[in-house]
Amino acid sequence: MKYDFSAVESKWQKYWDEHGTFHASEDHNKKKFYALVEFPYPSGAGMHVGHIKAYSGLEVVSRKRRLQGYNVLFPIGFDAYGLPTENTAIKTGVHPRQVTDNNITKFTSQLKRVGFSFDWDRVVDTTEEDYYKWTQWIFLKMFENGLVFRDKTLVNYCPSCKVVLSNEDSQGGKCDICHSDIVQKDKEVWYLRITEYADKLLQGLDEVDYLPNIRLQQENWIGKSTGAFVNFSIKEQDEQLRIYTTRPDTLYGVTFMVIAPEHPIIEKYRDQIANIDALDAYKAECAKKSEFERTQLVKDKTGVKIEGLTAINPITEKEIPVYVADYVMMGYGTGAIMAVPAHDTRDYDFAKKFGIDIIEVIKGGDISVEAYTGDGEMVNSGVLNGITNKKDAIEKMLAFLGEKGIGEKGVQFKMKDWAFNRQRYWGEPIPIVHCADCGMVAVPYEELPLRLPPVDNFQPGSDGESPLAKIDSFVNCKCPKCGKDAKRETDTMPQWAGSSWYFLRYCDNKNNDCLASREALDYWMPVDWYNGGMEHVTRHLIYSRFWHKFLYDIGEVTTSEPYAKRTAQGLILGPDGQKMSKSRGNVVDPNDVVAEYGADTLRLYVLFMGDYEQAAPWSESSMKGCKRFLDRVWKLQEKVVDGNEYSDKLRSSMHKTIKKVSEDIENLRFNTAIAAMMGLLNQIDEIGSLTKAEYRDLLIMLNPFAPHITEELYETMGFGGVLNEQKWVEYDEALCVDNTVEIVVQINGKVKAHFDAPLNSDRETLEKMAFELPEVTKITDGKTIVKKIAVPNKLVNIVVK
RNA sequence: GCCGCUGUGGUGGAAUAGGCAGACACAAGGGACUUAAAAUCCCUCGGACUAAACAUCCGUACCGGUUCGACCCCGGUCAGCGGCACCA
Repeated sequence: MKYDFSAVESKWQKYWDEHGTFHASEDHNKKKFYALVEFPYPSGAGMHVGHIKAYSGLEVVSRKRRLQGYNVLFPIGFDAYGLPTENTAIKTGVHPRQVTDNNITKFTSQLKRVGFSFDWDRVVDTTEEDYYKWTQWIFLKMFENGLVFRDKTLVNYCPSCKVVLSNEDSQGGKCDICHSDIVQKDKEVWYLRITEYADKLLQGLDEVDYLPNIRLQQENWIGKSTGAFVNFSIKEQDEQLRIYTTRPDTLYGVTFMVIAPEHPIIEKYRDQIANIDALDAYKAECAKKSEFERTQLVKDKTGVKIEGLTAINPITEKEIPVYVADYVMMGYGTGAIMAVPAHDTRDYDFAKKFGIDIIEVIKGGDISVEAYTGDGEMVNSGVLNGITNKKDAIEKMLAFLGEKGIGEKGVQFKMKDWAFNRQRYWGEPIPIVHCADCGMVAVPYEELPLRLPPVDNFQPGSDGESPLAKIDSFVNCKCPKCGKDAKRETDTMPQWAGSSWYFLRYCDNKNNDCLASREALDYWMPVDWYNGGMEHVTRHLIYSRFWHKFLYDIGEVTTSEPYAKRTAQGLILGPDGQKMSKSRGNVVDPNDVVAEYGADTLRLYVLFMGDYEQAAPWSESSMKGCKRFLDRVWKLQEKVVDGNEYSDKLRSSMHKTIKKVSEDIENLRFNTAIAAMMGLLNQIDEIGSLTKAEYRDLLIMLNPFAPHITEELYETMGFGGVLNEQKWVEYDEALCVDNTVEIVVQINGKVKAHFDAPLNSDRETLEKMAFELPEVTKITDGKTIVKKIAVPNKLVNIVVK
């Protein structure tokens, strides 16, 4: 009887659907397990096999946990606001709501065909009113707590998408969505004060279990540095020019200062600056450069000396020039630096170009050739002279600065505030009203959701204005505070908004009174295990931790961190070894695979193809191996003999395999778990038969990977009940070890022979047994034995001369 | 430039408290079954030397070190991938 996978798979998918098999229970007395995967953006292209791999990891863990008796929450939803949908709408004339619904339907059917055990009762869609109502609600809470502000700055603007982008969305000077070049534009935009949480976001990493590289990327993104603020006085002015430095130990080597072109001191002393025209021109020139260009021109430093402002080195009391240069950014530190050309490569390049003095204060390099950034003995440094340790030098200087009252220890973060707006239609409207008298006024909570108005034309305005600005009925309103005529904010929220708290909504997705009930959050949170892509580690993961920490601070949630554990899967590359993409034409559609090989084969293969955390290329022929394996499992039915216990021949292998599979699943080592089951099957085939107990337990351990075929076999074998209601298999540690172990005999470190020895034989016994082997005596005869090493249960190594 | 990860057969990948390198698969070759093909089953499968086997030697990117013993630890080099990037 051949295995008809398509009939079996649809049979069980229907069964699970009808029985609500995978609905998380609201019985809060049971031990819980909350597994979270990143919900997809429902694009028109549908899912590709990369999605399947991303979800299959925790799918296996979830199914195992259910068998282990946990109440499992394994939800799915759709992160549906965003530009691609809106662009499709503009192109086709179909409303984004409709586009979204179509795509969600498509995604849902694809996910169900793979047989994922998601709780389909808890689906969230970020674009639905009863969801984005709470996104707006959280925004207003932030507004209320001073975490929302507006600022007019140069922003990253994509001329093609006609939107303002965050730094995160415009990395490398290219738009994240359409890859056009970003230009700088002066605009008043919304910000969330994420920097206020920088320290908490950093410290919180100590409380959670993230993969080391994930943690590191977050730390780098937050970018904490410790150093000092130092005040430099300006000659003949009552003025302090404040700088930030991580190297206060090099203060004696400061020979000039540099300020950013936008530094306010220029405006303040316009009248005293002789070359103000040149400075204005330089500033204008810098403004024209995109951030990308500005950061690319690393080698050739530009700048202008300020004629009229001279600073004084507070330690040496020497007069030093002040320059304006665009290698200093207004957005980091104080927008001004002390330049130490001898020990900083940028300052060195600048000093060489402008002929400024270079004074060595740390021995060890050759400053006539290049800046020396290493450690060494302090020289030309007054009180620091002779110190050889950087840390000591910094400590001493900080104390010295404190005594003299010219500086103090300080901390800086690279992370910037979050530009929180889009000038587009398909996003959550920002619930703020602009009133001529009252300023920015929050829309009252009871008026939420502030609905996205129906509209026919989604085309953004020509200068980056939102399409909402064209809808008078939306824009014109009354001020909630004073009742006078006012205008609504027309920007919408960025795509990251909806995904910043979706994991909370899953806990209680139908609640109309709050974002989720206290009881549900108490029970389900934190997420026990969150898996997703590496590409979201610096954005989504930071943003959602920020929102969660804010909600914790205002008492809405009960855990300070949302995710107890975070892992990441590797990409599936195309068969050509390239990243899968529509433009390369190497995308594999899971529907095609399911139709031809079955869902179980697909599931098995995406986990078997390699290390789960590493990228691996798609190989159709390799997948056939998985199909072959399942077909052989199917055929085992014919070899089953009666027996409620493991047979002697297989007992130890069964226990070993159960142990291996159980442990490997916990460590995301699905490939070796599957390999172990394949090995077991090979052994069974060699023996020629297996007992009912053996077959039953093999089906149980294979079930999380290949649920359809195993359920079907479980039923046809008449083991009783349905498989997903059984208990996960257990192993006996004592039965995982054999009575005899094979010992390796090495001579001079090279393997020469093997022998079997009783388990835990002592060293002398092993050595004695080794010397009884003819292979050994043959080589050692007539030679001097220099040394004998015996490792119990492993090997004997004989060193001869 | 800085930080991180990776480098193992024809291919995907196994193997780390330092102890038999290549598990499990794929591909390839040979055979069985078949009118034939598919499917299935059996055998071979890192390299050199062999007609073949035994034996021997070489082999985990490259060079060196520690060790009885190194894919694994240490120092250096190269290559690929990812992240950050004039961050003071």
